[in-house]
Amino acid sequence: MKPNDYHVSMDTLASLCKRRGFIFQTSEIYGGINGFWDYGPLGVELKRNIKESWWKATVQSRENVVGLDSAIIMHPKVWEASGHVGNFKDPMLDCRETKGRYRADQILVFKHKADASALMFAYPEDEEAPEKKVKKIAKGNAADYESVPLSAIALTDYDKLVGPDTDKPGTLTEPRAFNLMFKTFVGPVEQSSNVAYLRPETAQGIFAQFGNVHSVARQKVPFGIAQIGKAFRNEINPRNYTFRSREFEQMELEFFIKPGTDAEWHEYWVAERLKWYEKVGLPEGRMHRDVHEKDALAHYASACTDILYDFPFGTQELEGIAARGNFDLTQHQNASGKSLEYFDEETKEKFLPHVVEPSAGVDRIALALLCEAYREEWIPKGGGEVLTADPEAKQAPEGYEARTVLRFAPCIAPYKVAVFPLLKNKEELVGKARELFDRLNERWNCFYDHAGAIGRRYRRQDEIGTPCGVTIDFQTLEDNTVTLRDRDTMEQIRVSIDELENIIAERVRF
RNA sequence: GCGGGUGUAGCUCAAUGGUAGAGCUCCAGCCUUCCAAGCUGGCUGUGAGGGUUCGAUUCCCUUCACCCGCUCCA
Repeated sequence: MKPNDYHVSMDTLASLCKRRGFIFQTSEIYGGINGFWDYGPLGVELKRNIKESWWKATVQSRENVVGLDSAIIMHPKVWEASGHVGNFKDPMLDCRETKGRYRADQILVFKHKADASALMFAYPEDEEAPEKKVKKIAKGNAADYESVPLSAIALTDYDKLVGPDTDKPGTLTEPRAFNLMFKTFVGPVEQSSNVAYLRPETAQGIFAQFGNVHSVARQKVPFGIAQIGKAFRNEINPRNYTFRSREFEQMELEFFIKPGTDAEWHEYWVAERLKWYEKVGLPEGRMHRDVHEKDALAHYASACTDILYDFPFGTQELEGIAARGNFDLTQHQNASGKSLEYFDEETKEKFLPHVVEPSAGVDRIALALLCEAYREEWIPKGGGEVLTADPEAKQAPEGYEARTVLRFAPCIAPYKVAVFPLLKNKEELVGKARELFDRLNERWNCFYDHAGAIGRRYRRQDEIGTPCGVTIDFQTLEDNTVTLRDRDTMEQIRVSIDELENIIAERVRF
C-alpha cells in the first residue's frame, strides 16, 4: 500500500467531517465543551467498522481470546489497587531529566537564606538535607541554607531548582494534580463514602473479572480477554481535534501468559497489531514503533512498544503494547484478598499469569484513517492522468476539475455500495434501482441516491469514501447488466446483476 | 496551564453603529442516456452572557469554543 503523499490540514479535514457528518462538536448548539466530540451518521459507521474489524481479528478469529463488557463504574477499590487513585490524587511534579515523579507535599527545598539568585535543592522529606550538593554544585556553605516546603517556592524560581535525583537545575515541572479520573457519586447523596470514578481505562475491568472469566471460559494459558468500551480522562489540555479527548473509546486485550514468555508474546502482538493496521488502511510507511528503553518503563513492565502514525500535526501514538508482568493481578489479589492464581494442569504449578496488553484508541485510529484516506485530486476534463492536488492551490488549474475522495480501505468505509438509477424521472430505472438496492442493502450498508446528475452523485460518494457505485441504465432493462464504478480509479465495468454480489463481496471483504 | 490568533448560513468568505450578502452545498420541481451541466423556487446565520447606546453583528467587559506555539500526556 502506498502512503498518502497528500497531507491534509486538520482544518480542512474537520470541515469535511462536519459537512459530511463524520464528527461534530458535542452539544454544539450550546457552544460545545472542550474535549468531547460526537460522531455523526458516517462517523458512527466508521467507528463500528473499526471496532468490528478489531473484534474479528482479535477475538472471533482466535480460539484463545474471549470478550468481556465490564461496567464503566467499578468499585472504587479497583482504582486504589491499580494505582490510579493513590498515585494521582495529590499534586505531583515530574523531573524531565530522570523521569522521576514526586509528591509535591513530600518534597522540601534547601535554599539560601539571603541570596535569592542562588540555586535551590529539592529533596524528599524523609532524607537528609542535600548539603553535599550545596558544596559540589553551588559551591556554597550549607550553613547559609535552610529547608522550606516546596510550596514556598515561586514557580518563576523553578529554573533555579535542582531536582532530588539530578545535579541540573530547571528539570522539575510545576506541581500538578494528577488525578485525572472523573469523579462521581453513586446514589443520590453526594458524600465521600459514595465516591466512584469513571474508568480511565477498560483494562482494569478485565483484571477484576479475571477469575470469573477464567473459570467459565475453559481456557488454558496462554489466552486473552478483550474489551471495547468508553474510558474517561480529565485531560488538562485536550488538543488536535479528536486526538486527545476526555471521553474516548478503547480496544484492549489482556493476553495472559506463562511467566518468562513475556518477550516473545510481546513481539508477537506487536507484529499482529501492525498487520491489522496495514489491513485497515494505514500503510507501513506512515507507521512507526517506539520501543521504550528499559529505564523508561514502569517498574513492573518488561517491555513496551508504542505504535505511532504520522498525523499531519506530528507522529503520535495510536496504541501501546506493554508487557506488564503480573503487576495488575498481584495488586487485585492483594487488595481483594481473593486468589487469582492459575493452576497449570500439566506442570501442576500455581502461578499468577503474566500479561501482554495491546491497548488501542478507537478515536485515534478513526482520525488516522480519515487523515490517511483524504485526497484532493485534479481530474483532466478530457481524460488523462489524474493529478494529486497542490494543497496550497486555491483551485484546480485550467482544464482540470477538483475531486475530494476518501480512499478508505473498503472494509472500514461507512457505506460499501451506492446504487443509482441513471435518471430519476424514468420509472423503470428507478424501480429497478430500488429493487437492487433493497437486495444489496440486506448484505452491506448501502446508499441509494437519485438526486441530480449522475456525475454529481458519484462525487458525493467519493467524498464519503463509498468504494462501489452501481448504476442502472437503459441497457440494464434489456440485458440485466449494470455499471460498477470504482471509487479510486473512477473506472467502470459492465457486469450482470447475477455476478454483481460476488464481485462486490470480493472488493469489500473484511 | 502560559502566550498568540480566530469566531458571520451546512461549507468558504463579504459587509455594516440603523432591514446582514455572495458562491458552493442542501431541499423541491422541471430537464438530463455516465463523472460536481442547466432553469425555477425554497430553507438556513452574526458562539454565549453582560455593558455603553435611541439602536450593537460592529465598540467595551466577561465567558465558551476552535486553531497555532510552548507545556503536559498514568
